[in-house]
Amino acid sequence: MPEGPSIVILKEELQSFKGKKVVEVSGNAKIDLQRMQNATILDFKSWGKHFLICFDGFFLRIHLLMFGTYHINETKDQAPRLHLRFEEGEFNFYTCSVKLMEGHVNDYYDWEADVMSDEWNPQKADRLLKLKSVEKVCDVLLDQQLFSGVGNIIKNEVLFRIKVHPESLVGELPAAKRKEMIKEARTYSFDFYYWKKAYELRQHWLIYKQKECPRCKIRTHHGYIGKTNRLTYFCSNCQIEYVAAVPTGKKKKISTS
DNA sequence: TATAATGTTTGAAC
DNA sequence: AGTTCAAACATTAT
Repeated sequence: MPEGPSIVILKEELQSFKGKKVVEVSGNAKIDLQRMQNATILDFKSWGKHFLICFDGFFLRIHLLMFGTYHINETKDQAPRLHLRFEEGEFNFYTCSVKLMEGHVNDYYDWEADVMSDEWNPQKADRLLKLKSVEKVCDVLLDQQLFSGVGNIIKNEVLFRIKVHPESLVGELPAAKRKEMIKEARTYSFDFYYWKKAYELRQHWLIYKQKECPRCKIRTHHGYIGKTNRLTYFCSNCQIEYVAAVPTGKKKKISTS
């Protein structure tokens, strides 16, 4: 059940298998499992919520979706979607999407879009955000092309931190606020990462699943918001809604260009 | 026990 | 033909 930071943790947990040869492969994934037999793992990579196992000339793309799990040097009482065994140790993935991709990861992924990546490019994100002026902030934060790795929890917490109402329109945000959202998407993702590793993620939730606002103590609101229709918590007192000014009834002069 | 949840893809329907 | 949206997938905690 991962957002981007959880996949980075997964990558770290598997580091000891880097350079190791697969001696046994099985699972109910609908791919050609034999491609992995005797193949050596060159590297593990991640792009947002995608976990990538790199071999020579191809790679596996694993997405844990909502309920995916994995076990390292352990098994679960359930048939694995993908089981890889090595001379020493094994790892198993369950309830996930597994795809075998031909070629190299660099030919598929734009690392600059991954909020957890060293190559994350906030200027590029800003440039792309400006093209989404009529979208709501709660939707663009979940756009994996823009903020790869950001999931629903991060979305909720980022918007609370920057005091922006989830239904705000991107085009109505002051430029400084827009940049703050981009900056916080990464900053909060790293906080999420450290807290998750310490098994204390939940206790740091300020708005997500909270009954009252930790700042002003009023009751929070929540609902399924935006075109993404995901559960969103917010404080209507602390989070400003940036929306187009309501028409006054007077006709506005339309500029002719 | 029924429900909802850290997500994405697919294909029907418009 | 392009878009929109419900359904599908699948597991576990509350």
